[in-house]
Amino acid sequence: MSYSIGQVADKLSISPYTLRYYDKEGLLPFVDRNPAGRRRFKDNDFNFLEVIVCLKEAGVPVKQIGNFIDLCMTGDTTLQDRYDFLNEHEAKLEAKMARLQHTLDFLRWKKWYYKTALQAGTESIHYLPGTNHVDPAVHAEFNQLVADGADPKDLGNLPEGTAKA
Amino acid sequence: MSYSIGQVADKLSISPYTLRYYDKEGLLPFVDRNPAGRRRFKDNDFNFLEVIVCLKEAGVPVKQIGNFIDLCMTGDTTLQDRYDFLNEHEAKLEAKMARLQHTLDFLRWKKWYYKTALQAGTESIHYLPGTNHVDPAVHAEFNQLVADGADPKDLGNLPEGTAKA
DNA sequence: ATAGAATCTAGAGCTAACTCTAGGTCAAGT
DNA sequence: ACTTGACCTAGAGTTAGCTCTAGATTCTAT
Repeated sequence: MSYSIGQVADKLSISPYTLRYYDKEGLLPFVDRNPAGRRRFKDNDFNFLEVIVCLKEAGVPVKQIGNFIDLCMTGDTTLQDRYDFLNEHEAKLEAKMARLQHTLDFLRWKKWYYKTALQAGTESIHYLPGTNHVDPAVHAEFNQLVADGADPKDLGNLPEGTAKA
Repeated sequence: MSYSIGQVADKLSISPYTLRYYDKEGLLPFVDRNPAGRRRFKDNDFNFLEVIVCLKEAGVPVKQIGNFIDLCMTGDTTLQDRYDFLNEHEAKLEAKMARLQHTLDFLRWKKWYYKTALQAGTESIHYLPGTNHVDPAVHAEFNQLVADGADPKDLGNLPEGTAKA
């Protein structure tokens, strides 16, 4: 069974342009061509494509993905290098997810900040008296709610039936 | 207390170039200037900067962050819009983290794939007999290990004392 | 047999987010 | 007073990762 570039593009939800670009950058040395020079993807090629898509999602630059594919094409002498490569990017991805978790926490506290302001009709309930500056105690209050067992995912949600229109 | 652009850049670990760029893009309408035209950041400005950094990390484009800052400068009439904005980006970030978790899962299975190949000295242990094609049963085997309670975070780790040098 | 759709290559064009240069001003220490 | 370093603006340059155009070829369905 073989697939045209368009069929592969559909399956992976990326454009044929992008696939050709990846090929140009050396990410697809494994794809065959038919006698007319058109790309013919094999079933087994999806194993590589899966890896490419994964590394892309992990934020690995295209050039580095190319290096990895090169290692794959070289054979068993590069098994350690390939392992190390994946190991490194696993660690980077774990670090990124930890950062994103902090980001999400922050977003949720700010959501709560606006939920409470919205319910009061004004942001000024969060200000230090007589200023336009946020009272640090407000963030502490939110932290306390979380420490007391509230789910930060829910705290910032507006109750039902609070739509503006 | 006020801070120069350089001091703020140091605190946030970003370059003064980048801060000026953000200013040019309308992200820093709240910063004061001294009589000579130099930026003077106030303590309260860090509340905004914190939000900007958070939204950046969340992957929000600079222009959209500018829109949000505009809402902030407008006053209480935009509280709902600000809430909605944060709500939307919370959802997007949750979706992204879910995708990254899948990516991480995949990376870990591939690490295990290479760990086992490395221990066998050849990737061909994963191939269907007489081919260069990966046996789908190999992935199933990994999934079974996970289903049986193994931690996917550990499965791919090489045992101690397996360094190549 | 043929029309319309897909594909090919080379190379131009685009966008986001910086990053830096040039030419000048300002501030702090000696 | 003078030097050094930080700061200013405007605008050019850079990089990654596409995205598209042009012009030619090939495939597919009637």
